[in-house]
Amino acid sequence: MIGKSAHPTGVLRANQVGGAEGAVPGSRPDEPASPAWALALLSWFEGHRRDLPWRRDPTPYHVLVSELMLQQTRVDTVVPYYERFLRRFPDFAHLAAASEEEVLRLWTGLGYYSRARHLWQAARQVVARYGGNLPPDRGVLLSLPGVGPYTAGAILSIAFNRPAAAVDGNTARVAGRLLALDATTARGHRELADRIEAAVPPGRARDFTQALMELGALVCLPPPQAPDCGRCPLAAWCLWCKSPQDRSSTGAAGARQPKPGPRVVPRAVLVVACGNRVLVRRRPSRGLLAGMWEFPGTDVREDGPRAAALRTALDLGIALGLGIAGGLGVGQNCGHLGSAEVDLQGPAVHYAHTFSHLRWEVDVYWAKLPPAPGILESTGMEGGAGPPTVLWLRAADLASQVPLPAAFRPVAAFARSLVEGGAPPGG
DNA sequence: TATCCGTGGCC
DNA sequence: TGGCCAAGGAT
Repeated sequence: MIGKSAHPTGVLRANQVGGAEGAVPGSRPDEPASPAWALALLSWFEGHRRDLPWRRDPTPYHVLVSELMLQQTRVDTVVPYYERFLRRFPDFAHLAAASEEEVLRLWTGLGYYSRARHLWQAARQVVARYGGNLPPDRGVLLSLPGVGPYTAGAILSIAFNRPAAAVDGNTARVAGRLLALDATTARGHRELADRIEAAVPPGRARDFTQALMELGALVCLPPPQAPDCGRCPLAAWCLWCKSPQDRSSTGAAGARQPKPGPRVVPRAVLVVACGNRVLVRRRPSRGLLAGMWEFPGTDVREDGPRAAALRTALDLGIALGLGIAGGLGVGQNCGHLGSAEVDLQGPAVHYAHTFSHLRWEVDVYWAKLPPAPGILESTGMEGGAGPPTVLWLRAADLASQVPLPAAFRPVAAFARSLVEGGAPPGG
């Protein structure tokens, strides 16, 4: 993205852009003038801004929700999630009154699920401490869970129209090229934020922040694509555009260290069906897919996926209070959980799912339990207080009942076919 | 400072 | 098909 070394002459020339020659008179004599490129950028934005749902009424709540959703996530992906979320939770009060479970469910498929929990907690703080009105205070914003320097700057500028820099990936690339600054270092990042903040045209912070990001998204593209300098409103001032011989230091990708591939984690997953219902459980509240639901399963150790599936079945029998009988164990396919006979089949499905740092190789086993009195009423791995961590749910509406990560979609599809079609495929 | 956290689109 | 990455934040 941004190279490691500074432009050899960039600082001096960039300073001249903001100086007397290229400057525009400020609104007051004692205010530093905005550079000419800042006004050119605003003019361009007026003719090229996309109609995005969170731009129609940029309240603090709308901006907070959209910025949390947009962290490391593409605009096209976010739009339907944002609209659904706003229909269900139109303001801080509605979101604060909801359950964490429902917030997670609306976030299902969007990824980075800690963002959903943070947003929910932030809404509760805003209601509890500020009466449902977010104050335009950087310190307060930074105290909200999930809000860092970028998001705080985005809320201050977009929602409150305050002159604050919001340096994200797009802005760092655009302004980094324009001013020949390397935003990959902490020092360069700080200098970039200072320069951007000083460049905000008076009263135009809202549009200025969005214009920088918009230019990065539509024109000043990252590698491996190339910036379309012919359509860029800042080409006349841009040091990257004017110095083709020196682009390696301000816009091209630097030499990257070869990154090791994701760690492979074999995993045995179990679909346990009874009638038209299947068994799901909640994941731990920390770590990967924290608080989301899953089909029960476990990482495969040295003794293979079938043994792992059988161990999971045993754990489930204990969790459900069914008791264990009949010698269900490693190396066998069947046994008894209480009065219910378990006949473990499979693997019926094999698939892979890659996360950022690990790759699940999933073998899906299955078992159909005959209807037995008491089985479907058994929930709760804790066996007492607290929310249930094991539930029987109708296979047809799994997704509408619990937050099920995308990683388990193939399992859910298999579970439906198992319940609806009788004899399942594979096995 | 480096690593972890999800997903889908892209070539 | 596989590796890369995107409107970052928390630890």
